[in-house]
Amino acid sequence: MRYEKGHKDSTRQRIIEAAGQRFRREGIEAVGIGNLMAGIGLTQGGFYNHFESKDDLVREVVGRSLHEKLESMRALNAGKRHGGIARLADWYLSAAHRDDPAGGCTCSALAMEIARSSEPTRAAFTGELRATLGLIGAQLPASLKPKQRREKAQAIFASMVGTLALARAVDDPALADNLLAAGRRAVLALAQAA
Amino acid sequence: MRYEKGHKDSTRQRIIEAAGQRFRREGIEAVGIGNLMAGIGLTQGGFYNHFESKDDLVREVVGRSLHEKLESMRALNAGKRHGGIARLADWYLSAAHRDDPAGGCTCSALAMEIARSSEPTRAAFTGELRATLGLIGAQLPASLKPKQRREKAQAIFASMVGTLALARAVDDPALADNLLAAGRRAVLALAQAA
DNA sequence: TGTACATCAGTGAACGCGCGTTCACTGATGTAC
DNA sequence: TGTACATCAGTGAACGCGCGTTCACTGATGTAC
Repeated sequence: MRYEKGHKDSTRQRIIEAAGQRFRREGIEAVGIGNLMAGIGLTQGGFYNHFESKDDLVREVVGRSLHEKLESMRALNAGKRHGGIARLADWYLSAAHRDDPAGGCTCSALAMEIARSSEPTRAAFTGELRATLGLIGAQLPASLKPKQRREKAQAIFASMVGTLALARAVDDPALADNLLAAGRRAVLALAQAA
Repeated sequence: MRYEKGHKDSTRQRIIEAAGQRFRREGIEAVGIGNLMAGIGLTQGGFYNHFESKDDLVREVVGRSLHEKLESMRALNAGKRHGGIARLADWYLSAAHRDDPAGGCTCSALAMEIARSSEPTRAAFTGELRATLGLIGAQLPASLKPKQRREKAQAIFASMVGTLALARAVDDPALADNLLAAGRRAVLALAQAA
């Protein structure tokens, strides 16, 4: 072979990784295939050796990137017995996360664009969202009934996503900081409420 | 004059109204000038009699549409003395609102795209967001200190925006319904929490 | 009153450009005989 | 061992298309003299 073993697979990973970052920073529509490929030192024609279409890439990126974020969240609380929700909120609603959409959660950068995407993309999103809600629910008090747990997890994640979206859209840094602080407190209040 | 008085102004309004609906339904990037103008029976060249650029239109649409939604929210609670937050949450987090982005709140459809927009657009967004937060705060118990009121209003609106974004992105209607219900309860919990 | 001109919302062709996708080709390597 | 062929990741030109924007033009009306 012209290329070492695993070369094609690693190129595919590079495309997915670069696409994830650029989609989150610039929006899915704003990133073209030629430009994306050029960004990792390849030409546009080669793209179709790896993906059937741009839509195929989007589906893959949405699923993969959300899954990776899920693993980050799991790692954040690994081995810890208490304060899982606070740790998640502090990380998700940090100024660092707000200021780095490219390296952040795909949900808070692209949920509204995903809502307008193809069915397979929305299905991938839904699967990873369910897993994320499960992980958040697992950090809630064991005394809660499963249904309460699910409902709280949904409210907590929605609150974090909405807070980050508003904090990024606003052009006043002080207001953006306030939104993040209010969001962190709201998440704790939701976790503790009856 | 070839056209009756106020004709140009009404054309401008028609462009803004059509653009608002289509931006919310399809995304800002996905709507082209030629296509937008054709949709209201005009040709693309005429667009520049009304706006300097697409960016100029976007700024205008963001400011105007958010302001109109603010007036709707005000009307919803006009003359009512109690239950303002519940009324807002029931309206904002309804299945009808989820299923009609075109006729709904620009914030829940476009906040993530606005975060990537030009400074004037983000400034228009910020101004109307502040007004919306003020209106929500005014529905909270009079016993709260202004700072608490602001913080609660921020948490409540962020929660509603995030909930609607997730409910729209998800491809499972049952999960989408659950998200809305969880969001409504979360908003009430946030309004009542210490 | 009649004629010449100014106004201006809207038209439609054209500009350069980037889009997603296709496809014949390249060229280094591995395999068959 | 030497030669012919198959493999295949990546190249780069080309496809039709829609984008945002510009601009000379249209034509119905109002105004000036």
